Amino acid sequence: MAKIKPGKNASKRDVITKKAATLFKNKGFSSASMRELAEAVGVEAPSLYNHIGSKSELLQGICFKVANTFTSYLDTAENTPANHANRLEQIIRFHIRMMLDHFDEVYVANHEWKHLQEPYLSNFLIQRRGYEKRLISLLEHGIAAKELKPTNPYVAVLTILSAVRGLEFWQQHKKNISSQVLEDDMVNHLLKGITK
Amino acid sequence: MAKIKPGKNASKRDVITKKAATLFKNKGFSSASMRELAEAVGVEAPSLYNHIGSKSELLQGICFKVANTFTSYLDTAENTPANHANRLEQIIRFHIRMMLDHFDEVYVANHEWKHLQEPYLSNFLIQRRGYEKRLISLLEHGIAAKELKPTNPYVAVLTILSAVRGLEFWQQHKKNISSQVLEDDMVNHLLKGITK
DNA sequence: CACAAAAACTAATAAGCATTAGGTTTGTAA
DNA sequence: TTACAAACCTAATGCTTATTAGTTTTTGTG
Repeated sequence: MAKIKPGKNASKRDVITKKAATLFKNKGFSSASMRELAEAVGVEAPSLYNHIGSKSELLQGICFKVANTFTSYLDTAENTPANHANRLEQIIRFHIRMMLDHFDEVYVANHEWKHLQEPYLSNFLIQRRGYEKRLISLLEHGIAAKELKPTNPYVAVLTILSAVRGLEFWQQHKKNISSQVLEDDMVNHLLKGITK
Repeated sequence: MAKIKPGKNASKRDVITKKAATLFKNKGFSSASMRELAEAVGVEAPSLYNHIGSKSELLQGICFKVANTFTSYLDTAENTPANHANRLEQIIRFHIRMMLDHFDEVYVANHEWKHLQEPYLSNFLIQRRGYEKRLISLLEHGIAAKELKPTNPYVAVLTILSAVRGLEFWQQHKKNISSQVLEDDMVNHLLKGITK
């Protein structure tokens, strides 16, 4: 009784991780208890340990899966035949879609990485910093090629990444705006501004 | 021995609240313990309760002080003689300076409000929602007056507020960019875009 | 149908938490 | 110098936590 039911392609571990992402997003990693997670999964808390190693391990799994997904996309985008501005636009659109399609996991990676233990914490920060540097480099090339206005590329990357991250607030108002309008308006805003 | 030393104009309660903001920012509200806070203040944990009511009360104080500061500025900005686009720019600049000058408190209000207890949680969210609506209204007027491009005002407000919030990541790189360049570049980006 | 492995359960452990109780020191002002 | 209040301390309370140990149930397979 009270069995964990894995989907066709999802191991029980994956089911637990997904529920954990939702729980960590809603209550924060520290406030979320293994008892609550177990209840969401439909099992007693100690049973979880047949499938996972620890609470920390769950957070690690979520954070690095997200980080690796972004890094992988950047790998391919960098080898795409397009000018720098177009590549940047594609990357922004990828970020937006990740926020919309994998909200819980991305939210956790954005907000709860702080609770990673060493050496995962350091690795995560190094990976994120590397990602930012590659984006900054892309902007620098775009500016040098006169595709983009001369601006501080660090500030621009910060502005773009932060704006996209803010889609977490959009989740509540989904119904009023189609995600296509949202994506297009935000990309336009970040690339072309809003003043006439 | 081990006395809390209030500054000239800061009550002991204020000193504790300031240290709490820093601690809550660094570790998160739930992970931060009263023992740690006491150590930061230079006192044993139970002694804190001579000056404050509870851990929750500290969070409430921080969150609502920040919220009220933003609301107050918006009150005055709305009565300023300027066109809508200029008012918007002033508000963005105020947000940026708040992030830079009162980082810990603003960070906590942005990230840890989730741990407010009722009815504070609801009040906080209502106040924030009201603030957003007033900003959206400002954008709508700017668009109607043809000062701003026709765009979804909700998306634009979301983009702006989120971008500014992202200055939390800038704190680590202060040294490389002057805060004036940062403010100007970000305002330009958000108003005029970066593509040529 | 039986046997083995996987996965569930209950009970227990040990640590950490915010907060309270009660007693002691300290600073101030008569 | 005495008295009082403010602010400190130590010790204790009661609750919650992640995790482990040990046992029983369920599941899949020959």
